[in-house]
Amino acid sequence: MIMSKAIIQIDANNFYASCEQMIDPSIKGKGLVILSNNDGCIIARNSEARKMGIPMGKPYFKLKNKLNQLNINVRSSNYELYGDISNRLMQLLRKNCEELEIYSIDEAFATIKRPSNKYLYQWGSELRGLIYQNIGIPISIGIGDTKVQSKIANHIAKKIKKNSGLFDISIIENKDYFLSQIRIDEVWGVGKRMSEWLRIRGIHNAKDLRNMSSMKLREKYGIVGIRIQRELNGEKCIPLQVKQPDRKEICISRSFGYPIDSLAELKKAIAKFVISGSQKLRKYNQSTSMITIFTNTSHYSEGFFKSEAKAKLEIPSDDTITILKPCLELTNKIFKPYKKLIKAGIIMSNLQSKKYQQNILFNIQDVKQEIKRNKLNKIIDSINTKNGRETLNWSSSVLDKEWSPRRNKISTFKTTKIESIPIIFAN
DNA sequence: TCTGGGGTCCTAGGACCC
DNA sequence: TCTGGGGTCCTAGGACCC
Repeated sequence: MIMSKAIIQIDANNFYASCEQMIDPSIKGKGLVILSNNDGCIIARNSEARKMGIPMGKPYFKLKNKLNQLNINVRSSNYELYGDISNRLMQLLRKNCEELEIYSIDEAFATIKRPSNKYLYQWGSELRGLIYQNIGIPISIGIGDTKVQSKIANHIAKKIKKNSGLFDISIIENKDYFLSQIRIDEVWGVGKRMSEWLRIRGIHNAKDLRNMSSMKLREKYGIVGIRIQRELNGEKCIPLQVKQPDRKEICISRSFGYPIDSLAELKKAIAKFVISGSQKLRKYNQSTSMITIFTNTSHYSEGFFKSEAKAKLEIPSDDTITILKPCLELTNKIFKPYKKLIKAGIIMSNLQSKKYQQNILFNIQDVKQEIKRNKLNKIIDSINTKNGRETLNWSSSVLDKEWSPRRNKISTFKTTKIESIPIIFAN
């Protein structure tokens, strides 16, 4: 039976690579890889680089020579650019679907009613054309009765060329052939550990998983496993999240360009994280009452060291200075001399919406100070939004150049910075 | 020299209460 | 000899996602 409402899964192909190629057409058709923060690992590549055998997730320094030999272009990740393109993409999708769930920077789920002949191929190929024409990014579309099915359909859309980036698994009467083509670890929700466990029991592909004993699956993986199995079978268990739920925590962490071993430097880094974390809080209209800060040495060297410390805030806050104070005190706790720290971060949790928050302020002085700081934060945020992050900064957080994360191969911000918009001379 | 960052959900176990 | 039972809340850790 074909359901009248289809679940659609849309994702941008090789999103980061596509964005880079879109703003710099001179690298089109050539191999391209994108590096993680700090130019650490390869986190994205275009199809040309994939065909040349460049793996995902591997450290850059190990592949540098190979990339050079193969003449593959390299870019540091440019999240401002990707975020901006993503916003445009989602806006267009929203206009052309019924309900939309923005699932990640380059993925969305949506629903759409089937036309009377049940076929969504025309709608889908028009949408692909529209996105490419307006944004310059190729997308793939998978269609099914559930989220898990639509992810699988998308996979097939990408895998088989003649599908031209679009596949509807719902209208396939007997899905066995297609499900048996999907490796168990390619099923959405089945990760490394689970696929190992399943393989040992002879479950190798999506079809096997759909057909296996629910009892066994439930025993080991509980409701999580059962949901995946039922969704494979066309039963909706994972609902679309149309309204973006409030965030539950905010985590900001970075690896340093070079190891640090002084308390002063660690404090600067933590301060920087607190500043951007509290800015995020204000953007989402939330406040935090629990802060964790952490740091660690390299996993790859002798004597791995990590430490963390927590503080509760009496009154939930989104104010930079209020949050900064306990964090700087905590930094004394997590710091240990002579340890070469390569990473640090903060986690703000127990987030709550400011809408429902009761302000427990004890005296008129507190109220006055609160109002003052709110005003100050607002001004700083708006200046930084308009003129680029870190136009205005706190002196406690100015990073020494050498250990700021490396981004040596960053593309220019062609869509988000006025000064890097290309100049075109017309005759 | 060199190995990312930011999330969510679920479960088990401990603390605590009556 | 023998040490309740049920509920809730919190936390840590595992697993997964992009």
